[in-house]
Formats: sequence, structure tokens, C-alpha cells
Amino acid sequence: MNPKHPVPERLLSAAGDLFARHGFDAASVRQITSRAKANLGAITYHFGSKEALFHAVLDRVGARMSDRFVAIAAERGTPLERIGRIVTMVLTEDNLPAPTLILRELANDRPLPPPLVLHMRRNFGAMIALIRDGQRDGTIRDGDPPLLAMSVMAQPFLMRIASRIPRDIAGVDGSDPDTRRRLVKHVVTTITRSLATTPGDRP
Amino acid sequence: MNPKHPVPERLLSAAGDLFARHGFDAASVRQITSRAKANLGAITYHFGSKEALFHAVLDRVGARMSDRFVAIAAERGTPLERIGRIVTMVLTEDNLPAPTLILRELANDRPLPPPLVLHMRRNFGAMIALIRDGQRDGTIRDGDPPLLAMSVMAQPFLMRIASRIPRDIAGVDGSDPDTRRRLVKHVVTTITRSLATTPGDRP
DNA sequence: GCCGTATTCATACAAACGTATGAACCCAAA
DNA sequence: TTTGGGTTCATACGTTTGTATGAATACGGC
Repeated sequence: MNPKHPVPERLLSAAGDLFARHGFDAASVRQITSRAKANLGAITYHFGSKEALFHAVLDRVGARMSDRFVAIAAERGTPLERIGRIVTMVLTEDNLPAPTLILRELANDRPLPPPLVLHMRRNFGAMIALIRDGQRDGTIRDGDPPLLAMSVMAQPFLMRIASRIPRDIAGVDGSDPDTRRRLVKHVVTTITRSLATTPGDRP
Repeated sequence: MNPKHPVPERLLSAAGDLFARHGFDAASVRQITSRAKANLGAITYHFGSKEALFHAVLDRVGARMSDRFVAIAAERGTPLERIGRIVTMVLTEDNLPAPTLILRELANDRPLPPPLVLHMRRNFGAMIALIRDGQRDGTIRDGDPPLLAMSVMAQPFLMRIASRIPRDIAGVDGSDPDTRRRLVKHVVTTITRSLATTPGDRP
């Protein structure tokens, strides 16, 4: 944790990582402040409480992801191409704790924290708009856009956190760069196939 | 919690539900024993520790799911049909905490508990075998079977825990039976489309 | 009826948790 | 150089955590 950065920033970084890796309850205030090279009281002082820090973290990492999201959605290219680029981004971007944090929150039965709802609405909005565009110009098949958007996001989100599946379950090295490239390509192909009106394998 | 059942059984049930809903750390021993109508010391007495109970839970719910899994895989029908039935089962089966528990464990960076690894290997083994069958008879497209298996499982697993997405994000009522039926149909269609050699939309 | 093992129960314990407190420290403005 | 607000620091507090303890109770074999 670079001590040149201001303390609140360091706390957000450390907390983002630890909340993603261990969950809200298992990541203790002492662990977070120690990794951020800050005093035990720093969280209370700068954010008010552990939960307030958590919400600030969700806001930050959620914003980071949805910014990348809508930026790609606004690029050039067919809707399917841009969807593929978003999927690739979710799978390859470094320091992207958002998917893990979001999945953790979804697994809980308590309501989603407000900042998270906001950013997820932004993500889904962008994805749904892309799908509607594709349906309008005939390159994306019919179907309920929100449902299609969920189907599209499910794979990269899950694959992102399931890097241990290849290793522990299938006995493959998930950290090998070549394996990762194949995985990204596979996911993009699979999603494209499930969305496209004219699958690429047609002669 | 039916008091006619034996105590260890009641503890497993209560713990399965609470671990899935709140996570390992947030589900306290007092909460679990109280819901199981058992004494505070019951977990220590019958299982040895909270973590041992957790592993027993994973073993039980993992076995329940992988039993259903391989049973469907052994039924009649084309590989694609059976995959569709598995997906439907994961999405609709009541009292199936396994997907939530598995996703929670995947989000952690600690190694997967051994009993879970065992059952997931069984699930993936069955799914991979189905995919290989389909590839052999030409009904499922080419592609790395383990990767295809992960793609197939990603959607129902995530949709299962993401029932709040329709409500909180998209503003739809996810508990409405008709909405749920549409969701299941959508997921099966999407997965079939991404796997099949000859998409159904071809004239 | 009595014994002996198995289970339940109330209570105790040390450790870890999130937060509160007040003194110490820093550093720009006066 | 002194002042004062912002920040850091060590420490303490009350709770809650998982587990240990030993007495009380339940219950089948004799």
C-alpha cells in the first residue's frame, strides 16, 4: 500500500481487496487498517463506521466498472462487437473487485446497498440498450432484453471468480496466460452464438 | 425446524440455510442452534466445531445436488435435452442451497473445502460427459468440453442467486411464477442456442 | 428398580470484534 | 512563535464470538 497516497484512498483500496477476498464480516477493521498502513481508528475517523466504508468501497469499485462499461458501449462497432468487448473487459481487467463484491451481495438475502443498485442499473441499462440496438438492426435475436442482458453478464461474472474451478476441479492451470486467452475467446464466442441471429458456424 | 427429526439433522438443515443466506462468518453458532431448537453446545458435541459442521453441510447439500445431477444425466433423451433438464432442475428445485454455498466459496480465495471439490468434480464430470456425447453424435458444436461445461453451469448458478436482480435492478417481480417460468425457458433456450450445432432459428 | 452411557443444558471463558476516548502530533495561518 | 483545526495514535470499553466445563437429565440393558 503506497504510503504516498492519502489515507482514505489507501483504506478504500485495502478494503476493496479484502472485502472481495474474505467478505464483509471476515475482513476485520484491524486487518484493513494494518494493510492500509493506517491507525486502527482511521476507518471511524474518515468514514464513520465499517459499514460506511463498505458502502464507499462499493460506490468506488462500482463506478470504476460501470464507467468502463458505458465507455465501451459508446464506442464504434456493431452492438455484438461492443458486447464482446465488454465481456472481454470484465474478464481481463486487472483490479476489478466489483464482480466478486456484487456476487457476494447477491448471495446475501439482505437488500442490495443503494450505491451498488445505482451502478448495476447503469451497467444493465447500457447492456440492454446495446441489445435493443442489435435487435433493431436484426443482428441480435428476439428475446426479452433484460433477460438477455442477465444471460450475457452471467458468464464473465462467474468465470471471473471461478478461476479456481479449472485448477481445483478440472486440473488445469487457470493462471497460464494462454489458458486465459482461450477462456476469454471461448466466452465471447459462446455469448455471441447465443445472441446472434446468424451463428458464425453457418456455411 | 421439525423437532421430530434428530438433532444433527436439524443442525445440518438450519446451518445449510443460514450459511447460504448469511455466509459462514455471519451465521453464528447461537443463531444456528436456536433455529434448530438445539442447545448452544450441540454443534460442538455432534460435529466438533463450527467449521466441521460447515464441511458436513457442504457434503450434504453437495451430495444432494450431484445426485440429482447424475440421475438426470443418466435419463433418456439427447444430450442437449438432458442438459436442458439439468439446467431446469438447478433453477427450479426447492431447498437447493448448493449453488449459493458454492458461489460463496468460489468468491473466497482460500482453497475449496475437500467435500465440495469432490461433488463439483462429479457435477462437472457428468456435464462434460454429456457434452462429449453430443459432440460425438454431432448435435453439440466443437469446443473444449470443460470450458463448455463451465459456460453451461454459469447461467443457472448465477440466475439462482440473482433473483433480486429483476426486482432491485430491472423493477420486475422475480417471485411471480409466470416470470419464473419465462426465466427458465429463456435460460434453457439461450444455453441450447450456444451449444447446438444447428440453431433452432434456422429455417 | 437400577446402572451406565449418551445427550442436553446452563454457564463460564478467553479471544476478537467494532467503536469511543482523549492525549499527542502535525502544519499552515496569524 | 504562537495558535488552532485536522489528523494520528495508543488504549480502553462493552459485545459478541466459538468453545469448554461439569452438572442434570434421558434412556435402553439387565
